[in-house]
Amino acid sequence: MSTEDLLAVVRAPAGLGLADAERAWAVPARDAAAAAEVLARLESERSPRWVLWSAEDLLGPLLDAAPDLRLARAWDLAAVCRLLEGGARDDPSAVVAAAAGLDPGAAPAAGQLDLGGLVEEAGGAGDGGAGGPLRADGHLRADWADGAWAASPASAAAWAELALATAGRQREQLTGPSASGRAGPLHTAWSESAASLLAVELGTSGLPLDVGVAAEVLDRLVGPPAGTEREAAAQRAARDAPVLRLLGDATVDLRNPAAVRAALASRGLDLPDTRSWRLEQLAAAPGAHPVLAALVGWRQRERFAVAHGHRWLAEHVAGGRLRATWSASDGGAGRMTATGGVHSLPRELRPAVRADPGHLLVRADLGQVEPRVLAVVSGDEGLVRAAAAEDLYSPVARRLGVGRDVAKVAVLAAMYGQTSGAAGAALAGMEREYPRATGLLVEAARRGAAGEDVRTAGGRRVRGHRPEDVPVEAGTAALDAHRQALAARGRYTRNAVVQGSAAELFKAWAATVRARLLTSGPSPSERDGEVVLCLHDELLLHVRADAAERVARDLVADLDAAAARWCRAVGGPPVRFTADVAVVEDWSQAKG
DNA sequence: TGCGTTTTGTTT
DNA sequence: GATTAAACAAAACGCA
Repeated sequence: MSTEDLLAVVRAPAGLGLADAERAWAVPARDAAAAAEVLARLESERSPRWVLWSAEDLLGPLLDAAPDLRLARAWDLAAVCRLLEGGARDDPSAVVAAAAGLDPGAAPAAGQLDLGGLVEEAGGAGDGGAGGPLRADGHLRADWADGAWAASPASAAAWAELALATAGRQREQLTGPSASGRAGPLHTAWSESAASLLAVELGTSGLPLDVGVAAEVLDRLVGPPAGTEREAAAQRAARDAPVLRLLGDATVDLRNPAAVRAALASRGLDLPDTRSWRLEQLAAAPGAHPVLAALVGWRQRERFAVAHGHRWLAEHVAGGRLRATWSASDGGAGRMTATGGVHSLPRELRPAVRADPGHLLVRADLGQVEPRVLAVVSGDEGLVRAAAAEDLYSPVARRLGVGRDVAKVAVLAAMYGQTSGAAGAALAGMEREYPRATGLLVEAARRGAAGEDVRTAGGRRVRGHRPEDVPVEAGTAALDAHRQALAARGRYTRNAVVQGSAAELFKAWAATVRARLLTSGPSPSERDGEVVLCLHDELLLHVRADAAERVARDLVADLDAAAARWCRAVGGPPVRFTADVAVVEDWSQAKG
């Protein structure tokens, strides 16, 4: 492993290119173009691993002005803090506290008046205008967290130096005794940081979306766009009319679930709720009231119009790009998430996700990631062998002596904590034939139910929540609720170790793909293409048409490399990972 | 009036 | 009877 050349960078309102700093840089905040120039020069001269307080905060505004800037490698202090702590806070105060082994809860929150720090001022690191960045107790000074570090070039330098020192401390935690000699957590820090860079880039460049195609789809499914509020109301009324006629009551508010439920009840249909699957079930029965089917259809159209209608299109799509805000690691398991409806784009709209002229999309789906990841983290020999097959569920079905469908349900039920129905029966076979895999899941669930933390393969901490004590005199209802809450926490942690580890493998792959694309050319137009969507187990790339076949081949090679590295780093056996890759013009087209 | 909760539905 | 996880997002209701 080569020694890393760490360079820290911050954006200061005044001054740039700190004369006294070899490794700590401040770039001008006002002049984004100049800042991007400095970064691009350092990137090409020294190809450092950039230490950033947060890629989102630093790079987001910078890319708005200089969208072509690409940093190859980073150490994102916020991302690594989330990884190590599993908490929600990742601001500099919390990052510094966690890296120093202090209680992040005691760290000053942004905007908080910090009298204690002002009184007992400390020497600390650096020598900014008003003392160093740290208080005597090791916490970050509140005024520095609020931006006082930007007062002078010297204090900006101290702020960047603190970033370097903090990265060093995080690194020690990642490689320390708790890592037990494994490189997993360090690798995760790198790939999570790369994912942070990617998240900012995805937000800036957006997903190619053909507005004409989208508008056609919307016209067909929900009608033309409404120019005025009156028109919108008229369209709503027109959509409602047939259902209300069948209902025989024009006063029912179809958008109010309680009103719908009451209306159905008065016609002899007493339902616990009005969810679509329930309505569909009833509508399919012989002699069913025709309003049920009508209501289901109405719901689909209404849902589409509200969530992904013309308003959505106008709000989120501009210049042929659907833009969203991306998070590199969200929720307990650390998946990538996006706003703007990007991750729940209805199938009907996928034809609109279309490559620009002269370009193609390359889509790649991981096959059965979660059971394969379970094979790695558990080291279960039987599951590792099953993963050697293109279709993992076939060998599992043979071993359990059941059909493939049942085997699939059993594997998923084990990972998600399902105990009832057909899955419950198949589960016994899983425990018998794959004891290490199920054992790991049961232990994760036990820890969750006991309020203990669990960790993903790459070392992400998933916090348990301490169960609240139930009063001894509590009734059966309260006890039941308590038991249910414990079971839910168990399912949560059981799922998090698999889903979270899968997210890490996915990001390692995405980071590898991104790195290769960056080396394919010196400027965006000369490169093969770029990643435009990450969807849990699917990558979508927008590439030059002449490079598409090569990129598609490379995606598979990158998966092999990333997966082999990841298996080794987390201390698991080598497990086969597969991907379906296809070169397509739009996202709706079939996989390879 | 505003904010938090409930209901619903889409994706993986 | 009972249905497994995670996200984002909108509208309506309920409470203060």
